[in-house]
Amino acid sequence: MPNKVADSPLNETARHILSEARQLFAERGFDGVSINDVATAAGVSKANIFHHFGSKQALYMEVLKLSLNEFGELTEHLQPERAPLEQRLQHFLQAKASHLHQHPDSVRVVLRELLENRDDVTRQLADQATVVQFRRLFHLLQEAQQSGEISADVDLAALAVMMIGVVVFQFQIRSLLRHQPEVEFADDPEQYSRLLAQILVNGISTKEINK
Amino acid sequence: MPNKVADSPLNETARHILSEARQLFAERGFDGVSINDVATAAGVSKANIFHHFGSKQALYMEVLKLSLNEFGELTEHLQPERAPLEQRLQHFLQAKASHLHQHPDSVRVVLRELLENRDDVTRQLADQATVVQFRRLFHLLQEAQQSGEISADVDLAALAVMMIGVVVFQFQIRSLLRHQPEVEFADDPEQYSRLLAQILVNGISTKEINK
DNA sequence: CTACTGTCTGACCGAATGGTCAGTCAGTGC
DNA sequence: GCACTGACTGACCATTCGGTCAGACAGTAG
Repeated sequence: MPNKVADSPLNETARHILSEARQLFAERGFDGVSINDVATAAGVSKANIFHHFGSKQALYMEVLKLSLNEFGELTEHLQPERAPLEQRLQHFLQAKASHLHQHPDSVRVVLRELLENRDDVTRQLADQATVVQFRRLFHLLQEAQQSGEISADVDLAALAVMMIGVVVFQFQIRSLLRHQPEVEFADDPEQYSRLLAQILVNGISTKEINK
Repeated sequence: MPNKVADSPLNETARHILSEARQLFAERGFDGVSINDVATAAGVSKANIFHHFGSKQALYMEVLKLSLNEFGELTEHLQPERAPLEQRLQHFLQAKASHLHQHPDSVRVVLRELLENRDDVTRQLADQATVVQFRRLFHLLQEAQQSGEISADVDLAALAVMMIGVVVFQFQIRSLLRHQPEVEFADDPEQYSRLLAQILVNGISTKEINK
């Protein structure tokens, strides 16, 4: 009896099942996908899925773990050492945005989980991963504020939520934005993050600035 | 045979069913809710739901329409006439945020729909409502830019996505933010929107500003 | 050869699903 | 009185659900 409890390194077949399952769960959510769907997509028998994963819940948990790992993957390399603040922010935003676009299935699984307000384990996992990312950014901003680059009266928590939120939201509605004539950055994370960084650093008002 | 096709004004019982259904769909999504669940919650027989709505899909469509109306409800009263830019932005953000918090079920139904990438009618409805809101804000910002209040080199589409995104995102993760010591605005739309408006208008850098 | 292992399948199970249907009941117009 | 209507229900239907199980098959260790 294989890895129904322990998390031994996954079989090739199991990894294939997991991959197909993630795509389906990302598209339709837990309740929208039946084991039969997964079995058909993966080209294996239904019973084989239970053989490898034990239950639908367990399979979903594996999908969620996989997605969380990918979602939280090192967006670490944030600072090209000593670049100007605007450039560093842009770099962070762009890395974040590109990363989301490169792993859409994982992101959608996590976002779905965040939308539920259950109190169970899966939800807590999703929470935790999000919080870790938030904190990382927060401390980064704290350094910039202490070194005087960011104005002392800026609320860093609001700024952090703003930065992450704006990138995630753009990802969520990207298919919508594609059809908006005003929007030129729908599928261009680089341009989008440049615009954001510019607004964040300089503000939008016409007040004159001593460069 | 009643309103299976036409949308005649809903019966009191039908409205009650609809209300219970919306709550359930908001919590668990379309596939997570059975007609039996709705029937039990509403205290009517399952067959009665089919009598009033024809099918589960049709019931869901009614829920979605209701939610979209509430979601798109006039956040119109945006400008206290001739207030400073920062104050007007804050007013908009706060109205938006409060509105989301006041209709969490509707918002969740719409957000869920936005997460799907189907191509069917329901999705198009959700799209449309979102687009309308986006455009409204966009034109507002355009006026401010033409009148010289907003700097000419600011990309208004990015700014609009930013403003809406940051409010929606904060709503999505509000239960998370509650447990963050750095965050003081988790359930205080007023404070949150004030912080956002401040950042948006003035920027975050320490560059001196001629007031 | 035998014995045992993990992988995999088709047939099957009880429960729940969306949906139907015949029919009860209260009200309304004639 | 009677005919008709819409609201409503319990019993029922076919299908699908998550999950089980006995066994087939390949590999491999003794």
